[in-house]
Amino acid sequence: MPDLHTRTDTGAARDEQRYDPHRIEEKWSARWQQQPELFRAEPFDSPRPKYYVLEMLPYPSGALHMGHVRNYSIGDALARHMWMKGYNVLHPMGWDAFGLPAENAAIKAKTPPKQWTLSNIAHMKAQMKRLGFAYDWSKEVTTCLPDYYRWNQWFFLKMYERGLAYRKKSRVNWCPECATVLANEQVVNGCCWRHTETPVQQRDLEQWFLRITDYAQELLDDLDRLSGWPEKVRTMQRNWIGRSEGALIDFKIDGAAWQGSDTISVFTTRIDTIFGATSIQLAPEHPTLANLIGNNPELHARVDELMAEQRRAKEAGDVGEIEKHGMFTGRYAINPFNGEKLPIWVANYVLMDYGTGAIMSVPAHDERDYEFAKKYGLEIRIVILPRRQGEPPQAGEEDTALLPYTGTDSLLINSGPYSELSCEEAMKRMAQDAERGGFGKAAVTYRLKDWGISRQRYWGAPIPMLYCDHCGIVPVPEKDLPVILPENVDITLSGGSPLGKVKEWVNTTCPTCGGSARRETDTMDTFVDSSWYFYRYTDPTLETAPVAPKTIGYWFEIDQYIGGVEHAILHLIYSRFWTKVMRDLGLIANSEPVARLFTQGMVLKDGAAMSKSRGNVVSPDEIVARYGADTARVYILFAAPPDRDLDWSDSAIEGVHRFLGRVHRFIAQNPVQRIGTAYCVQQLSPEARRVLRKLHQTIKRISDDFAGRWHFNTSVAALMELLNELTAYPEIFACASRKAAPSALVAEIQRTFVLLLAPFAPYLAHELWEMLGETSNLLRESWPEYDTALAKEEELEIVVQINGKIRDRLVVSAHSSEEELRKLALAAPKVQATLDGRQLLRAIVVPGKLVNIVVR
RNA sequence: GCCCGGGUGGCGAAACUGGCAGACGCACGGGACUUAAAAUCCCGGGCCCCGAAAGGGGCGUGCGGGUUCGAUUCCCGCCCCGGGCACCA
Repeated sequence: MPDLHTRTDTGAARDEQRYDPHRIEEKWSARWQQQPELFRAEPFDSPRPKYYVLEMLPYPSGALHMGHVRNYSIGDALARHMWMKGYNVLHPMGWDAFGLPAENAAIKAKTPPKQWTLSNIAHMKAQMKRLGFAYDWSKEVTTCLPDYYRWNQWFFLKMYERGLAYRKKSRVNWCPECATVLANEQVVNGCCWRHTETPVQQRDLEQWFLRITDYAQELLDDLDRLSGWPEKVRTMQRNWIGRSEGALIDFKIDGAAWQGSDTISVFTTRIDTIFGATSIQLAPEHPTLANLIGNNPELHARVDELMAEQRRAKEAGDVGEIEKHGMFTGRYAINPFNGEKLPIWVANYVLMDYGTGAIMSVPAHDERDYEFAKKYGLEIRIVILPRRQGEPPQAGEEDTALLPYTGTDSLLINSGPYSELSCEEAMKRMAQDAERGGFGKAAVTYRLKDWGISRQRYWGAPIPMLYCDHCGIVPVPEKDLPVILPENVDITLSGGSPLGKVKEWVNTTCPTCGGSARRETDTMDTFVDSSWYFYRYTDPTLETAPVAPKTIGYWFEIDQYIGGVEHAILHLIYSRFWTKVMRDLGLIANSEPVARLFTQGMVLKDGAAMSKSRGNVVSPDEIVARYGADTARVYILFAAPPDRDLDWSDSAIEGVHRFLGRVHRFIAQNPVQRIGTAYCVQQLSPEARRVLRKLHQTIKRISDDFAGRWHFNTSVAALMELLNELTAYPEIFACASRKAAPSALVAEIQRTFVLLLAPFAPYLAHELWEMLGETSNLLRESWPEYDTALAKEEELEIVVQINGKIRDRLVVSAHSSEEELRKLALAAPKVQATLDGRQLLRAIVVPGKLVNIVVR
């Protein structure tokens, strides 16, 4: 039984070795606050190669959630790793601080949006610091401050000058809950993206638009070059841009006797089927309709009905499902290819906002037209020879069971001079002939629409435009920027733009004529803010321009961007557009903002996204309070590969905490100072060699994870395995009996372990680094290199199979030749027993793995 | 309907180019230390069958086929879950 004295000693030693994350993390957190330069990027003349790693900036909604923690833990691990790899790393953070959520929350909390937002930022910034993310806070960007949004306004003026920003009356998506307009991108299944239960309505308003469609083709083409982007995201953007090739064809209206257009232009991707057109279908909103039906109240009422059906479907989000209805207008149009008179109809399945809002209806060769023609008894005329898959076209009795036949792998019939041409050939010739004849041409349309950026809301960047009674629309002169968003504004939801009520702000003088003018009272969509913030990070306080050319030229493109896949379309396509505009303004040289994109999986709770309304939000604060930041960070990386969705459960977090505790103890109980004497690998004991081998294998695994798939869950697992191996040989590391290995080896192992741990658990790594007697900045230490020779196993266990079934295992030298392995395997007693009386066909040897003996 | 992911023990997952399925961890069971507990450490483990045990046999990566000496991995056909697009002419 130990005496009291001894027991006290042991207890004290144990206390010292106990892992106390709060003491460690507070200590290092305080140091990092005092030395912010530790995480600061060096200027563009740094001798180190640059690396720009960026995580998507958050909304300052109030507090961080686990999705943020995941995003930033991935980015921070990478940033720290790249620092250690010798790069000059830019790793900034900022705040997407304008926007509806902030404003709505401010209304509820009865605090001005600015105050509410800034206090949220302060809180979330403190959370980030507590979590130990290595951000260069000297680069911080806050989009709701005039220093930043003045450049939004500046960009807007430049775009206006170039005709890229324009104003037009348009039917817009209106969310009654937000009391504002939504971009097409913000409408999800016919509902507001923020109020997923609230159907979006349609209204006509004067809006500002950015001409993103001017860049549609380039946005599409450049996707092919973004090889560092997930294919999924590129496909989503391709679909969103929605390019389709076809032709525009003008149909003359028979007996048109009114002013203006006497033709109906249709867009088709199947001009080769035009001899099969048996009607023209117009969208209920088509502008020519008024002329066609005159003032016949009955027809007007019917059109209104069709329009209403379509709108209701749009609002309900099931545009694809509504029953097709239509109405004959009583008028006809002339098919320019054969002079035939086609009845003009109105149909609820034709959309005004795609193509020209009019189609030629070819029932035999289009699903929708077929359905419609069947319903209304319109003629169905076959002009493409229907064929079954894999069979040649059968001329003669056309098989109507194959209708509608929409394939393009056949021949034309009943098509005048084009009969017997292939579809492909016919499309080419017909488009040419249409152009020659002056009634059409080949054309391309896009699904992508211009970007409506006007918002009837308060908390956003004011659009820098004026309305003068005398001069009309007048841009605010550049020297008058920024147009400051006034404070103390009533932002209740009583409709219209809140800024319109601030008379002293709205009323101003016209810079052109000096007369009275009114300011634009709409503000910009917040996606404008996030479309270029990553450029501003490089020089956030610059007062003379949005960006500094040299600095931008050095840092761009962004080497690695990390964020949620939910931004695959909106944010990332706007950012790409903005980049191209900035390039055309001569501000930057790059055409794309992001070289490599990583889309992390979502953090779910019970299979659903975490959200305040669901009440299933897990706060990182509780985890940090209980286990410390390192545990929280390592756990979220360990729980699943970063690209996969993660259903949050903290059941396994104890294990990670235990692991960090064991790491702490492993070093704390016997930190070995680095000393001069080297060791000779050949003279090491087999145990010591084994430990060294595992060390090098671990370096390789973790380095490979960083260079490849970022499966940091396996990196953490590798560290756990290494620790298990190290603690399996206490005689190597114990103070008293360290004859099993030289101190230099122990010192090397301990240091390397800390370096490998540093990207994942920075607090603990720094503490242990200091404990090892090191005073250098851990982040500037070199990432460990592995030695292939040292990592190689000396002995291997190989499997002996008979007909693919495992029958034995052999431990052999790693240098064994194929022939040796074959002999050893055949000689194994178990193999001999099984082989008895059977015919040996062959033996397949896979060096280092197995021998498979094939018998009959 | 079309286009992407994914489906492996009680759970999170691993196996990266066809070669020992289940590394690592959680939870669980047993043990050590302790007056006791906590903490810590050690051992066990896919499922089923035979056996007191040592050991042995069979089945197993959503389902059904195929290729191969050998398939979680490749091919064909399905099922289920998640995401994106969808009268786009």
